[in-house]
Amino acid sequence: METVRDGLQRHVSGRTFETVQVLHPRAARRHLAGPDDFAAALTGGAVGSARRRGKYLWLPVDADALIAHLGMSGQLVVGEADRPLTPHVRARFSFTDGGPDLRFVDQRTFGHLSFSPGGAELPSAIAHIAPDPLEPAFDDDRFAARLMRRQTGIKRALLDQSLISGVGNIYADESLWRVGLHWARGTDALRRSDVVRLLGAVREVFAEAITAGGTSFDSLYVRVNGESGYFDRSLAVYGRAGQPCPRCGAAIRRDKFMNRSSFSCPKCQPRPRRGHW
DNA sequence: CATTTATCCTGTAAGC
DNA sequence: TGCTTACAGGATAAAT
Repeated sequence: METVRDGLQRHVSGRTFETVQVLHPRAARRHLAGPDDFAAALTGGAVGSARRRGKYLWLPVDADALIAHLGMSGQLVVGEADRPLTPHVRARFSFTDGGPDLRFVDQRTFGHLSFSPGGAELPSAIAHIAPDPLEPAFDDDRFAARLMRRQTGIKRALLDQSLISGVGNIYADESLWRVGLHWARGTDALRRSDVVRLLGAVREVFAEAITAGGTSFDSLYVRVNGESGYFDRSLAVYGRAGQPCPRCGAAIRRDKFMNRSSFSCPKCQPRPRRGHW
C-alpha cells in the first residue's frame, strides 16, 4: 500500500479530475448516496498529496477526500488514457491535462472507493482506523496498554484495525513467527516485553515489504502485486505448510482460524495452555 | 459492553 | 472431459 501511495503521489497528485466513471456499482458501495453522486462529488476536483493509514489510501480532493481500499485483489493503475478497458476495471478517472488516466481494477471486488469529508487530515470515514506502527502518531505505550487489556488472542488483536492498522493475515503470521508467539496466545497474559518485541517485528516486516515492493515498482504503473519479490523470498511461514522452519527446521503447520489459514512453527511457537480460539 | 462469527466475491486449482 | 468444491482474506453487520 505504501508503494501504491508513492505511485499516486508521483502520477496523480497535483492534477485535476475531469471525468469520473463508476463502471461497477460495488466499487462505490460505501458511498450511500450512490455511484452518480460519488462521481459528481469528485468531478473537477483538484488532487492533493497522497496519504495512507494502514491499508487505506486517500487523495485529498479540494476540502474532501477520495478514499481507496484495495481489498484482496484491487489495483490502482495509471496508464495511457486511450488504452482498452480490461474486464475488471471498476472505476476510471480522467484528468483535465489530458494525460494518463487512473483506473481502479479489482477482480474479486472486496476493494472499494469512497468519498469523505476531511481530506487534509484523517477523513471522517476512516476515523476509526488506528495509526499504523510506521507513522509518528502511533503510540507504543497506548497500544501495549490497550492490547493487554483485551480478552482475546494475539493474532485476532493484530488484525483489528482499530487497535493497530496495516497488519493483515500474512504480516501477522510472519511477525508472530519472528517473536516466537503462537497466534492463539492470550493478550491478557502477554508481558510488556513481548509487546515491545512484537511491535519491533511488525515494523521489520513492514519495512522489508516496502523495500521489496519498491524494487518491483514500474515507473508508469501504480500497482499492487501480491506476487512481488517479497512474497517469494522473505516469507518464513506463510503459505509454507509442511516445509521446514527457517530457524529450527521443524515442519510448518497450518491451522484454520477466523475463516482463514494461520501458519506457524510448532517448535518456535508452541501452543499456549490457555489459548483464545 | 466485549468478543466472535458469517458474509461479501471470483479466478484458480484440486478432487471426483 | 466436465462438473463440483475448496480456497484466498479485509472489513463489518449480526450474533453471542
